[in-house]
Amino acid sequence: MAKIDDVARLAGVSKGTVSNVFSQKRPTSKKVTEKVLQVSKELNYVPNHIARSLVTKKTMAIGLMIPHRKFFFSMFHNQFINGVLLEASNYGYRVLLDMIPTGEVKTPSLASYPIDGAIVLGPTEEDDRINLLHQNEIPFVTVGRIINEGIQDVSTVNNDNKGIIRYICEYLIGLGHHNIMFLNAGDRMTVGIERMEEFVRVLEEHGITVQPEMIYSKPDIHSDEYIKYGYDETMRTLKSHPERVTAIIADDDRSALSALNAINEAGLSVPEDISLFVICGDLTMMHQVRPALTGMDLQPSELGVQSVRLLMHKLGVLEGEYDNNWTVPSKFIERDSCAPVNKT
Amino acid sequence: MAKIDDVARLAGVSKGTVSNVFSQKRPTSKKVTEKVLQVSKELNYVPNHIARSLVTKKTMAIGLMIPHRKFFFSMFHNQFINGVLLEASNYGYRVLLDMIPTGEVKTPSLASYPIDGAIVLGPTEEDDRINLLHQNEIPFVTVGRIINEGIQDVSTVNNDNKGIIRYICEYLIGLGHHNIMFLNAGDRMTVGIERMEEFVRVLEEHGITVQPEMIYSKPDIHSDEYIKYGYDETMRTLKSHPERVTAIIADDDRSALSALNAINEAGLSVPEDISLFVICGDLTMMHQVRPALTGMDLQPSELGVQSVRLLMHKLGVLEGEYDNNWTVPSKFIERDSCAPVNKT
DNA sequence: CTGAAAGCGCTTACAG
DNA sequence: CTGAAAGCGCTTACAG
Repeated sequence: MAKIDDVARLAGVSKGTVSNVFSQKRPTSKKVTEKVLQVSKELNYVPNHIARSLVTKKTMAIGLMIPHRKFFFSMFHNQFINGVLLEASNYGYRVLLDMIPTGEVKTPSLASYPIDGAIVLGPTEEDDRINLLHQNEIPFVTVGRIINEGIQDVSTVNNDNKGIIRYICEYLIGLGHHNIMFLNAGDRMTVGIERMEEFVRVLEEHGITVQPEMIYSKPDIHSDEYIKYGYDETMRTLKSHPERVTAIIADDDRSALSALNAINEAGLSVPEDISLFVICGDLTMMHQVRPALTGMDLQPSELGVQSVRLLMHKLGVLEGEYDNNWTVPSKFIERDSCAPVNKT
Repeated sequence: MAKIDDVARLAGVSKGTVSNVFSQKRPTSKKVTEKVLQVSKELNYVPNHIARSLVTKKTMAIGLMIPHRKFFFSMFHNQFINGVLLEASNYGYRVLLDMIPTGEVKTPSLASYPIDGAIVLGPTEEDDRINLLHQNEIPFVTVGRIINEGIQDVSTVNNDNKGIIRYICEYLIGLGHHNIMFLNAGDRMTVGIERMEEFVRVLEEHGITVQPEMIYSKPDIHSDEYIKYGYDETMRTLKSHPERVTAIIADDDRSALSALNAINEAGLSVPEDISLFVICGDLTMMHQVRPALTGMDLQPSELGVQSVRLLMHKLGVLEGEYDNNWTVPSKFIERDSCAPVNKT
């Protein structure tokens, strides 16, 4: 590959000038610009990104750190990634995808992380990824609130977890449901914790007795139970508390489908016998399943977009005031899976 | 951040020695090694990845280029990415995710691509991404065969598209189906082309008249029809050729679900009236839908793994003989959506 | 608007 | 096993 010296020589200018033609950081005369561009084209020259990074101290890449289970991530991640990618490209940033199993951080080849900033999805308490970033002085944004004593100035993009669960509960209570089973997110995630608190609070506000045996939290992402989450729990609850469940809130489309199958296999129907509400499901799937599922659109792609935008602020790419905490609104989508409680 | 000079000075050794302690490319005495490591820890030093890249000419990153539609990619991509990520990390490689809309290649900030190699998913004829890579002399592997006159030595990982469609057709024919509707992949993708050829061939081999009006190809990924693919086509065919369809082959879970809904809305049932076969669906979804869908597991994650492995061979990371073309086997999964043709 | 020179933080022959 | 020095391919004050 041609390098800057080759172009400079052939164009009869200095390296600095060639550099300026490409970076546009200092003006170059039209004549020189054209000459340089022409020679560059002939030589098939493009500035070496690495060499540039070394001096500018910018890699023009951000890291996207997603906790994952071997061979699996969901539509939420899917759309989130899409949002990140799309928005990052608007600022000329590339995205380095890292799906580090939580708590298993390794720095490949023992070298620094070649990114300018990072987005951390689904932070947990005592998250090694965050400690690593903090230690390496890499600015980052978390998606989902974090609790970490040692780190201040944490920037976070989030859904309004409490508002969402309150909305759902009041919607179901409004339909007459008092016996609500809750397939929550994991209890180590802040999202799970926040939802749970609010779930209990709303029920109590409405004078409804909270039934702990009808509240579940998603198994750890590394466990085998993770994928099947929803089926066994629903089956068990339907058997042990036959008339005690009239509505189920499921964490995602997967658990919602699992619950739906359990309900059907138990000889019951949605929404006639049991209302089913999915918090975060793939839109297409929610729409295509029968009955089409009523649920919340958490707008994961928007979460991705906003997290990039916040990070760009922290990197100084985006100027102006900004808030370190950004809440992405959710959309309630009413379909066919929830109905007034069956009073027979 | 501390740099190599700081460590060298404090440890009382030369930069070269510090370098060797970390790179392990030349032996260092135990005593020196320990001293360097200790000082490094104190100073929180890690080698600068960029500076290293500049001289080694290796970025230790590969690019993953996925054609995409705004805010959307499928479980196939999902699993494929997972496979790539997992396998790449085995060799200490990071993954730069690029979801360039096909035919819209842009080099961010007009600089070279900081990757050692690339994996190109779903190449089309006249694919700009491939031309760009070729021009930049970046080794790459395609997933799905390509036709490009100007480029030799193309490495490809692929499913056995023809074998798959043959298997499916003969399975359905074996169940007595002669009127098979085919919701194929896009006709600009080699996968779609290969399948189509074989579909026609197999039917003809069995003396079955091919009905062109029952063969569809997935709309372009950029069109609005892309997402709804399957519903309208099925509806239309069911209406215009009432008794002419007894089986449907769908390209993916999305189109399969669309077809399923159309079938149900037309007052027909799967598999009693129509058998439904999905070529490439998310395993969980195929399993959870009712009826559970019979289909093929294309093992996208394995495609990812093998494409990385092939790329590592091309990069010289993996030694030994290798074949420039690798076929990933598919798995037939029989569930409840296909049945012998209903002879009423 | 342009050039000459120093420097980004490493690795790598070369010499010992 | 270790060191001194050159060099990777750019950008950036500095000077004009």
